[in-house]
Amino acid sequence: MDDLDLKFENPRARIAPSPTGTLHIGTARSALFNYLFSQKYGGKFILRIEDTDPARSEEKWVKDIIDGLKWLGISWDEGPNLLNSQEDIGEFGPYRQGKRKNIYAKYIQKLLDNGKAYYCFCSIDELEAQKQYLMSIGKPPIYNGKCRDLTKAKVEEYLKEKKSYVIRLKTPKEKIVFNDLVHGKVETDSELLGDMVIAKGLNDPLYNLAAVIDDFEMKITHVIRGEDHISNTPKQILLYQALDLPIPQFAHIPLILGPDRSKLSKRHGAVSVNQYREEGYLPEAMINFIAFLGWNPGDDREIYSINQLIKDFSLKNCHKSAAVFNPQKLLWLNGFYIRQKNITKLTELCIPYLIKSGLIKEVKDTEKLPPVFGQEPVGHKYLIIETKEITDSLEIEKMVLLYQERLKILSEIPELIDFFFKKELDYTAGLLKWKDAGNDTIIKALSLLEEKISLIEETNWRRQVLLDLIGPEAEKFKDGNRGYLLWPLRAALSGKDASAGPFEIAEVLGKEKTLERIARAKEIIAKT
RNA sequence: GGCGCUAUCGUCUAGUGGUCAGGACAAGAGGUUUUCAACCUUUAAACCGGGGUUCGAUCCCCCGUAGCGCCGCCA
Repeated sequence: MDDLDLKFENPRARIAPSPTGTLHIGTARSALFNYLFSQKYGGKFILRIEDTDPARSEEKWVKDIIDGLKWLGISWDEGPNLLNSQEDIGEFGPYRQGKRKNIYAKYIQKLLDNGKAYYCFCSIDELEAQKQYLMSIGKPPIYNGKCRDLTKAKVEEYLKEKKSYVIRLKTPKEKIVFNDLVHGKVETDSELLGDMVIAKGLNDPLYNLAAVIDDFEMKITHVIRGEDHISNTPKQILLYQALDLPIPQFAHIPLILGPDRSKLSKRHGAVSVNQYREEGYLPEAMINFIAFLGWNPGDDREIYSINQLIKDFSLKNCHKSAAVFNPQKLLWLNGFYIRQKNITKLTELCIPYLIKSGLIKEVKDTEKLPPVFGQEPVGHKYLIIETKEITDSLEIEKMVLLYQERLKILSEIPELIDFFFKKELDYTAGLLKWKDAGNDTIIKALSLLEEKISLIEETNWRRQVLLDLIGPEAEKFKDGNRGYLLWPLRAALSGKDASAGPFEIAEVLGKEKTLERIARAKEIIAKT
């Protein structure tokens, strides 16, 4: 295991998801590890859609998987919908098993011809009863080999009768050993496997056979996949041997577990990459987080971009034990990456959420924009619904900036900054009260604020000016506690018990609205 | 039930034949602060059990235990 890295020349790794559901976190992690491994050693990463089961496969899941991987920034060198091609996802050719039926027929026939496989005509009921019995007496539920030695004539006869059949592997008795790149030596006794079904028909392979054939045809050198496949590996090795094909290297990476320590699944909540995407997680955070489930560079560093991961990734540092998915850490990581983001980019990312919440609406017809916006609109233009005013994304950028360090996921942005967009804030008098302040104190504070703020020139409307003017007032207003003056200000401007600071909000709001909101606060108090 | 894999703070993990067993998230306390964040300081928190090997085991070996995975004419 020591000289691992030296042997990895031009590896070909792959991910082979079946389009029977949305892109799962676990699949994404497998994809990532295969991607990192192949890119690190100058090899190729291949995406293959494993749709051998047409009953469960759907085109929309193919799209979901592709979209999810692209979003994460995991690109593939070969396979469906190459990133730099315009190829339609419906036409992948050889990278979709469903389109490879004829290729499989050749291999299945070979197995039959050289006596490595045989027809089995046993009924499902018969098999099921047998299985139940064996399980009940504590034996492995393997096939009893009834059809193993059927004469050629008998087989012909059954076939002529159109009796339904499957094809089974004639499993030899032997110890199957393979050297797993993360687990080391793994041994299995083939007797425990039995004569497994490998195909439902002459060109209808089951998963294990299809995977073996495809991996060979695509010249896969390294099979990196979840540990749940570790017990499939001996079966596949048997198939490689029966077909006389070269056996690739295997690496089984630890499973991702839910909080109850069972394999992460829907019942644990969100397992879909695209669901996280919709909730406003950043791909950088997802990648960083997922990479560290079962891998780490061997020291204390834990902020990693995908490119840094390629540099430092090694199968040697992969764990053997499963890891619990910790949503809190993901959330923290996401907040971290949001704070790192360039504000213009962050605003762009937030805008879809603001539109969805109904706070803003894109102005499609730029001709209707008022002259202040000039001929050439700078950035996007948006219509603010509630106040019926038009503004542009630079204005929204200012709002987002105030909340950049408070934001954990993008979908939180509407509820955080909605007060900027509203004509009238909805709150009760109690919100304006700081500690033991009575109504008279609050009114006094608001009046003082009104008076001071009115002195500021529109052209001089900046947070620093406000601070210089009001800061000293707050100091001496009551008991040397700034809250008596500043809390009502902030509450009146935001209508919330938690928000950004009053001066920064006021700056974005502008003088007119700031005074309006203070006046409104006074009315609310007066009504009590 | 059979077979396989695994085992360090609650979680992700580093690490070593002799360490105060380190970091991060979460939690607690404090600071900063009008609030909430962010930020800073700080506290608590772990080597599954039993046998060996050894002067000495968290680390190496064996056994046990527990957890998980797989046992399909699904993938």
